[in-house]
Amino acid sequence: MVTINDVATAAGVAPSTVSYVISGKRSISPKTRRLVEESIRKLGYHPHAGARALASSKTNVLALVVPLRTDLNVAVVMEFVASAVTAARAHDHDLLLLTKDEGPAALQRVASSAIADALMVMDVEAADPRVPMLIALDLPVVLIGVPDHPAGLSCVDLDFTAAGSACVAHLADLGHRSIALIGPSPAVYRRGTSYATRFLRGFDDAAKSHDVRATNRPCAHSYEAVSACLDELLAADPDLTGLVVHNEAVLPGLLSDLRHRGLRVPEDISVVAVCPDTMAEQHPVALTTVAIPAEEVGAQAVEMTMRRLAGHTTPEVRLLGPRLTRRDSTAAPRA
Amino acid sequence: MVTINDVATAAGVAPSTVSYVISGKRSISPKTRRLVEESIRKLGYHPHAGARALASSKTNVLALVVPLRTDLNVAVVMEFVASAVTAARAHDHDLLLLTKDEGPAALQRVASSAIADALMVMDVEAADPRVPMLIALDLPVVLIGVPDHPAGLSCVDLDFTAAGSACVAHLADLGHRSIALIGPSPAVYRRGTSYATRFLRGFDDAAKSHDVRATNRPCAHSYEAVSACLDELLAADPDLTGLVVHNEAVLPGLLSDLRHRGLRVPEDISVVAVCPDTMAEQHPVALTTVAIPAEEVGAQAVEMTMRRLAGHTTPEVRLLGPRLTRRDSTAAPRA
DNA sequence: TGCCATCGTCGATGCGCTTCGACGGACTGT
DNA sequence: ACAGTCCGTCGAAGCGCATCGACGATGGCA
Repeated sequence: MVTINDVATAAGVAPSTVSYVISGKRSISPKTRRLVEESIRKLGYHPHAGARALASSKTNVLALVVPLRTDLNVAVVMEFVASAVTAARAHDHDLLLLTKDEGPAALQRVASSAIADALMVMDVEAADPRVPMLIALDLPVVLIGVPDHPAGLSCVDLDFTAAGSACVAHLADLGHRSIALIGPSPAVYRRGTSYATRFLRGFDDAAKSHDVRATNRPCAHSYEAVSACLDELLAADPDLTGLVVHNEAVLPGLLSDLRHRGLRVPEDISVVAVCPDTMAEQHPVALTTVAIPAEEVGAQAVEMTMRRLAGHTTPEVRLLGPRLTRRDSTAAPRA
Repeated sequence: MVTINDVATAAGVAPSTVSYVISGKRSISPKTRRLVEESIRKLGYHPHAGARALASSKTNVLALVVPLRTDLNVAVVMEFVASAVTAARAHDHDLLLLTKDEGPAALQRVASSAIADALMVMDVEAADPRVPMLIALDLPVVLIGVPDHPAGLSCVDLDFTAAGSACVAHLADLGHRSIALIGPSPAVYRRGTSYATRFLRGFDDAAKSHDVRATNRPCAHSYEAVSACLDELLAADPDLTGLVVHNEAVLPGLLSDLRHRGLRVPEDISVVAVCPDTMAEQHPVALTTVAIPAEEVGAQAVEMTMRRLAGHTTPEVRLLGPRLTRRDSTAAPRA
């Protein structure tokens, strides 16, 4: 292993000088800098992470807690993770992956063994048991999602309320008078994941203000569940002309089932989906969507984390405005 | 921060004794052990990861390199990652996430700054530029996938050759005489990802030995590409009755397109898919599949890594036997 | 010319832990 | 009763780095 001493010897300077060249915390003469940098390169020197962490109390590691349920929004989670790693690396940090399954204890562990400098937590529930612990932790924490009482924690998320409204507004503007929301699986509501509730609120509010008949129904992602869901919705209101789908997993089944019923999209029924943009084009009919900006949320989360690490102590809540992209799955209802 | 000294003081012993209680590397009297463990619990002590790494040259961190292309097998990657984190935690290790994008240099960095104790690398290509570097690294390395020259590296993967054969054998046994393989997108072949080639070899060999007419065609995952692909295959052989799909992303589009053409599954055409089992039931017709055992591969990869860390130095190549599950998408062709 | 400030560099110290050698006491066999 | 063992514990050293105070050299100004 090559240490800072080796570099110092090779460059003919003191180890501390090498350290200062690397950190830039004191001024260094151009000549010395050149000498040191050359030795570093020649020897392939990389500071020992543990030693650095011990001496400086900084690990240059961000911990990310992800849900690893595979039932749902896998693509979204993956996209988020990808963007977070990339953003973290751009700030010279690495990403440590934790799972929600380990619960609050894992957070405690990471914090008190100084494994990471900050925590990012996905899939936050309304009354998440991890929140009180996170608040007590005195590490920078950024939540993806907004709990009921974020008290001093930073949060970032899509503005799901606005997203719900945007979907309704789009359909209403096209002239639809009766629409339905196909929501996440009942399990999501049961867990109290806040985005589901927030989306629903936006949906309901907008339906009211646009004077549109609206119902909603959670839906599991099996083909049978989708089919049953459609049965119910169509039975309840045969004049239904618009569907808002806040559950990317059911999309393939839903579209295929609609066609099976002889309902054409968008001629007979319009569909607005809430899903990552990349998913919009993978269907026979390109879907009008409100994008889930996983990538941007990931980047923002890292950016907020870095701000905290840089000393910006005031927590912030950032809600990203929804972006609706019109494609081929929505049209005016037939008269 | 609570240190080992605090614990030692609280328990009335020397710090080294506390260390030995924790590591179990020397025998400790029951009384002392009880005393120390109580103090640890009471104080909520967790060893400082950096200090530990510095002193022991072990980080208890495994680095995992994932591809973050979102175009493809996202679910598989995610499932793998999930299983790897879980397995790693079960061995008291954490998981650090790296991306393939960072290239070989990142591996070098991780190794020489002692950030992790071992490397697991996904999405290995036949002539992967990272392989020579990994060999030189003298860290334990486990590859997911098998390159042309693994020379001393451990590998684990599904036996794709056998998987290709299994698909053909299943269709041949049902009586199909003309089948086609819809493969991964051309980009995958271009990259030289070895599983694609291996699957194809198994497919071809089995077709020959079962005396079945067989063609194959890579296919991008857009709906248009799928449609064009089917056009070609059906034009080339109108008697085609069996499809092997080694590209989970095209499944929704493919099934929907088949129905659109009036081809019923399995009455008119049988479909065998290579994909995670969880995906098999999400379609209108439950799919006969050869499972991609991402979860098991993840667990095995971690297990192999731990063996290496425990001193087992001989590299091994583990190819997991394919498991074909018959569901509703395959049947005998009509006479 | 002499004094003080500034710049660039150095040496020493300590971060929290693991590990090695040492040491006292209890026990064994004779 | 004594040497030889083994067990349980301790103290010290050192892992590789960041950081602080100190110090010589240089340059500006009076």
